[in-house]
Amino acid sequence: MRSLNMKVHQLARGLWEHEPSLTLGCKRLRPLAPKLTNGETPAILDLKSFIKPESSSGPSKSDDKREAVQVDAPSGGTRWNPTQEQIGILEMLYRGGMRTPNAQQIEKITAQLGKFGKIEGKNVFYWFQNHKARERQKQKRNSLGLVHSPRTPPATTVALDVNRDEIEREEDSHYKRKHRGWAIEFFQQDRGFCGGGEEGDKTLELFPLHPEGR
Amino acid sequence: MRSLNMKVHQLARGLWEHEPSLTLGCKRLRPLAPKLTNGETPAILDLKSFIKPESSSGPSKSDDKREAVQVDAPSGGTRWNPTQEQIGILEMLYRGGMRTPNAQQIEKITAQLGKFGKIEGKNVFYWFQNHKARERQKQKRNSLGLVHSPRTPPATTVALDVNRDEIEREEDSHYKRKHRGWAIEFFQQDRGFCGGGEEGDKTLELFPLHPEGR
DNA sequence: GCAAATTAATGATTTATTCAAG
DNA sequence: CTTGAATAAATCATTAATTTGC
Repeated sequence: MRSLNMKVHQLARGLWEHEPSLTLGCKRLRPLAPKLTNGETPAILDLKSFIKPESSSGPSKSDDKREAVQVDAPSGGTRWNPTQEQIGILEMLYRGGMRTPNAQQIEKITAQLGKFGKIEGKNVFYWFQNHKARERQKQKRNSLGLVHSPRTPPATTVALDVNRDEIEREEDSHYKRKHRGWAIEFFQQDRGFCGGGEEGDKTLELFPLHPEGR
Repeated sequence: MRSLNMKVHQLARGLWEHEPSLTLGCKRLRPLAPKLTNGETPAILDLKSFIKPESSSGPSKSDDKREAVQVDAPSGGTRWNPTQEQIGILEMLYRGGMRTPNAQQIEKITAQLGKFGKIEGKNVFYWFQNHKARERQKQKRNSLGLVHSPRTPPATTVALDVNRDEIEREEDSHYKRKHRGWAIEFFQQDRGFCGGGEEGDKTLELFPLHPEGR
């Protein structure tokens, strides 16, 4: 409720412009007591330089919106448009059990899929996220639907059960976190890999798998 | 609420070896055969190569379960532990209005904060996410609490209000998505794997953001 | 006073929801 | 409508701070 969508931001700017004395260091107590690594006074940042956001307080018209943010490079369009091959491979992987590939895996998958068309790591990441979620929701809907409308005389109760069971019970329950390493990236939607690079074939293990709900 | 804290490790299973289409009947129909657009034979990917965890067919050596329980490289093994300066700056930024920095901003912030201690981009990203969420939830709780129990004698109402006001009411309503460009990255974080050697002295290289090189 | 056990905070990851392009 | 993209919410997991027992 309340989607007041007003643009109220931008009070930030003024703050940095001057950057007075910067009363830093006496607030926001950490968990309970200050850690106080060292009392060194930082040679205050030039953060302001990059903070300055898009200064959208702009009186600019609508036509002049030149998002100078270095990016765009609308090359190739806006969003990833997977090819059949790519989808096929991804689904294969999914069916094979891949649920949440880690960095390395994504990197490699991306590399492979790249042979069939433009693609980025984040696309792969998102694909798995979305696919997983949507499969789950579809399944749930089906399941509920069946339960909710037992219109069909349970002459074949078995089928029902089977169905439920069959739909990949797999290892995809709720929150079963195993905490593999991830990481977020951020450089624009352009290329530019920030790979750590220390691969070296670590026989990465796959899906943590294992029930053990808590 | 006792955190048992047990380290359950589950190793990956090799359920890749075979096609998942075993005797499951005829349910799992593939969406569409990876139709090859043209006669080109896509030297089928070696996806398996990295998906599958090292075929365990002939482990001449007994698989040493060198869990390598995260001996945590001394200087920054597990999770980012922000210093006072870093926190201070981040909070300053937050209060300045920064809510969800984009790639560039994160990059720069990370660079700056890096002067005070080890830090990665994802840390900055997570920090903002968490901080925002927790501020929100705290505020909500407060709000509710106040409404629900107006018992608190507002001896220092002013302070409270001021505080509240000060805490950036901003544009933090519901999902006001601006869809700035983001991206997920994935470099590694690779858990401590070295089973005895000195830590690679990785020394935290910031992503040089080199283009597509490898 | 110190160290183990508890508790509080918070970093990191996954899931749910929502927006918007095609 | 389908689905890629992005954000918010939930929650796991680990560390710092506090408390407790000696």
